[in-house]
Amino acid sequence: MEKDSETSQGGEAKRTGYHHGDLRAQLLAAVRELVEERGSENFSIAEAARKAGVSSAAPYRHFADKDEILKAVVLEAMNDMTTSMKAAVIPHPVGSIERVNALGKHYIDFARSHPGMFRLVFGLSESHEDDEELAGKGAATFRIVINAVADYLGIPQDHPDAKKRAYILWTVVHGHSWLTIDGKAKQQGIEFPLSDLLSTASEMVLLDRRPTDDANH
Amino acid sequence: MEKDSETSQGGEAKRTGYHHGDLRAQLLAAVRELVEERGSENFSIAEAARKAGVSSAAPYRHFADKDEILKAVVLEAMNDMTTSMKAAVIPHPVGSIERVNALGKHYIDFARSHPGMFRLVFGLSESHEDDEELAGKGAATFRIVINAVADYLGIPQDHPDAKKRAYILWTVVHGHSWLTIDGKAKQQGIEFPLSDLLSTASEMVLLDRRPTDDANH
DNA sequence: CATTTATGTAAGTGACACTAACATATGTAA
DNA sequence: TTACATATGTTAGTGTCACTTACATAAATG
Repeated sequence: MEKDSETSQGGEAKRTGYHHGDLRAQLLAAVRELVEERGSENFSIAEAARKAGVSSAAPYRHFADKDEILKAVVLEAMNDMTTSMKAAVIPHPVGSIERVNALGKHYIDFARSHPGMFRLVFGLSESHEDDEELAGKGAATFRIVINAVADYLGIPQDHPDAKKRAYILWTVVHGHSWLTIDGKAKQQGIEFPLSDLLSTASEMVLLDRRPTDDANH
Repeated sequence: MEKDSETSQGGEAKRTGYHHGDLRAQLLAAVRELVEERGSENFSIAEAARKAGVSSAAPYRHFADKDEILKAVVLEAMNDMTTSMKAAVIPHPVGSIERVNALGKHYIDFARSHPGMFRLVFGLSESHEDDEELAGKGAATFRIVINAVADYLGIPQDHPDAKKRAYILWTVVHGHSWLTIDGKAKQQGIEFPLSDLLSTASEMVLLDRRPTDDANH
């Protein structure tokens, strides 16, 4: 059954016969494109089906409902993000602050280059909070940050201080991502370069060696 | 024309005659409730109309489309937020770090107590970026933060360093708000008290007196 | 009191999420 | 091969929604 449409390099390969052969994957690709084009609230499954060249009922042979499709797309996006961040860390020496900064940069770069997906992953109200698979992906990614922070500080990776400082850096990077894609940062005349923001923030959070509350007890 | 339904204390006062008398306000109230109940993506104008006791066409006598309704609701929410933050600052002495922390606390409290509205204000893809009125409200609120930071640092309120540090604090508070309402913070076992997070972050950002990049040139 | 204007209704239109009944292809077992 | 189950597609619904058009009623204005 491997004919000619299973690579889906563009998300646009049409089918040949009655059966599609690669609908699930192409549907997800179509949804990703539409989410970027129109935003996660303004796209329809029907249009994604049209884009994949099938009827509007076909998607329901592969997914229970719209929400399940979105969840699958979110999972793909989180995988991309994790992959990108794992790669980001490699060129920088273990224990360096650049390692921490590279993680922040790739997080924000993802948000800026895929704002629609970022909103989908982090902005949905019924945000699949309780989904094990998504939670696991998130934990794996946060772990990378915690480890980079612990290595820089020269403390064990399971020290609560590492987690706390890593979380504060996460909030900075996450908050800046949102404020940037929402246009709020520019609206308020915030225009310093990303590298400056990142290094300033990481130095503030990591060079401050006064004990944190849960480190001293 | 002030009969009996203009107070709209619950957002539920029904009408008496053919004309409603207070539809615009009650519609906005109904939308706010629905947004909190079902999330900003899963409510309909039709249902808000039903809740206000009018036909599904009535809202369009007061608003051009759904988007204009949402914009009006967002404006209300931003006013509430600004009011709350202006009040938050009063009990604390000018120049104190508590003044800064109180602002952060009220921002996050708003997000936690009205997650639906928070998502609406900050999470929509076509987020009324270019709307003058909304931008103005946002600027007024950010100004409060900048001033509190400048006063604490003992520098002029228009010093770029005040704006930069205020922005970093904004990202922390904004990021934490999102990660909290999305359940990501709890998911990753982040559970330290809000006051601890706030004071830790503000001390890291404000006690660090090394020059920032745009302060020294 | 007559008329304009504001604000309501009912009855559409077209799109969408999703379902049910049916069609075609594919895999597996005889 | 033939038979049948299963996977995956189609068409034709249903109910809801955003929004429009034509009409109705009431309030404000002259």
